[in-house]
Amino acid sequence: MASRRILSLFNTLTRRVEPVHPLEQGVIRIYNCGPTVYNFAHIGNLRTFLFQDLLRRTFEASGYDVKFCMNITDVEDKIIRDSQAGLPADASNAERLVAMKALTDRYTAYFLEDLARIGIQPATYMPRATDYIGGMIAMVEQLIAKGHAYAREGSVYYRIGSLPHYGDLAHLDREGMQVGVSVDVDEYEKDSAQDFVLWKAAKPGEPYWESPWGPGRPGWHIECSVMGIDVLGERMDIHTGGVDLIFPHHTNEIAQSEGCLGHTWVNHWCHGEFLMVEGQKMSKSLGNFFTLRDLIDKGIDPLSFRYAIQSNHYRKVLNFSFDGLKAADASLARIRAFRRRMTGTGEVAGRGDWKEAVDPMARLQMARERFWEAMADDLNTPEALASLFTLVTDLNAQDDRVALTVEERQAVSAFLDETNAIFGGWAAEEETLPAEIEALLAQRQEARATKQWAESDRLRDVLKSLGFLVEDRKDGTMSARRA
RNA sequence: GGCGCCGUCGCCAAGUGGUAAGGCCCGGGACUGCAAAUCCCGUAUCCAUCGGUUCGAAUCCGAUCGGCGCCUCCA
Repeated sequence: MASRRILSLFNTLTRRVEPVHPLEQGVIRIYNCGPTVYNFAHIGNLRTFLFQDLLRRTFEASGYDVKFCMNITDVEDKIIRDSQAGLPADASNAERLVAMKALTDRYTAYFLEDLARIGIQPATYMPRATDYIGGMIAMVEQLIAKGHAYAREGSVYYRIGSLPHYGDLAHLDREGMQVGVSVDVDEYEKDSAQDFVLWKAAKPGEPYWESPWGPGRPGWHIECSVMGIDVLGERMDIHTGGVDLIFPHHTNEIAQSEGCLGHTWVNHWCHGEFLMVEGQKMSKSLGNFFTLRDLIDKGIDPLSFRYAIQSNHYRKVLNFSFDGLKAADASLARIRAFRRRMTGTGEVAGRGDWKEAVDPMARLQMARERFWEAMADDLNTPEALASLFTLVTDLNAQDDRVALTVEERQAVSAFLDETNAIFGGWAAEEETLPAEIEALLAQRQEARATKQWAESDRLRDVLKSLGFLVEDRKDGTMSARRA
């Protein structure tokens, strides 16, 4: 990469699209709120992780060394609820912790499998909350020492009134806020209803860690503050998550980290929008709640799901639908077909003059510029893809009349690689076909040479039933590809 | 009650002051033994509605209607 592109992103804190100027030359530090591993990730979760992947890949493709941290939350109320269900009342704490870990290990593995299937690259760092209990206790102690927190009956709370800019991220107006009606039974000892818990005293039957305040477990937000600082340092460029995390999670992370550090912690806050399903909120009761596995069971290619998500802007509510998935599949097929065409040497394409002939290299350059301009402008993927499709149409038309040269094809292929590095949907295919398929193709070739059309069609159907689509070419050769 | 987002072709969607990108689907044609792929032609005089500002608005302002989110665990 000759020069690094400056990328601009919407910053939740300022509500404006702003250029990202890295803290360290050429390096981008990103912290992503990862999953709470007590169940399979649903497609809404996956949308957020795809957004983070898009962000990471775009920076990498723009010449940055990306330090990408995604945490695994492996201690949390629902995890405790689900993991302790089968244990006897007198189970030891060690047994309780083991049961919890068994559950989170299992779902962490499933989670990583899902990410791999939709082409999400592994994070540079993947810290787990339970490996940082000591650090969390230390941070809580510091917050107490600095007057931001107070202990009450085995728990510790953050006094939000101690931080003047508390709530800035969510643009909360303390005056107009309507404090939740439901009050947690064990929250009566807080100084203020809005103070949040940093360390939670263990109740009987709950797994716990020892602490200066007695047995307990970390609160819901402290892990990200501790791990973020430990892994990426006292300042980072970008912190991401779903929009639902703006409040309270990220708001409270800021309170903890900045209360502790005494300075700005994160420069750029980026949030991915939610997903609706067929026009409705996704919920189990509506029967429109899907995991990636559900989609795979319906015969959907995980990469089509990836494309369907990435072809929409990350900051807009996306209406997930099976029609949309079909469209995504068709769009990908068009790009892949074009890629296959550009991979060939062009013997079968047109030869001759064309009054509307374009300069493929100039056209390619236009597409590349438009593509990156769109990506650099708050990850405008719909616009970036439009530039790609325009190129596909233009060069298909050109190649039909005036065959592109080998050099031109290679340049186009390189651009497809460049864009695929972000979208992950049209990787170069290797052309090797199973011997059995090659044999059937040869037979069909023979049948066609002798104009045995019925036999030719039969062989085409056989190939189709084996999952290979046949395309005949002008020069008499044919090709097959996996459907 | 407070804060905020969205409404562009059948579906998805870009564009946010200069005269409607792109994808899917659909119709017609070319190529093909038939297909597939591809190409050509055609599909919004109009951007929820009503007003206003402007030489000019989908783009700015106001109102209305409709959908959604946050203020409580949640991607």
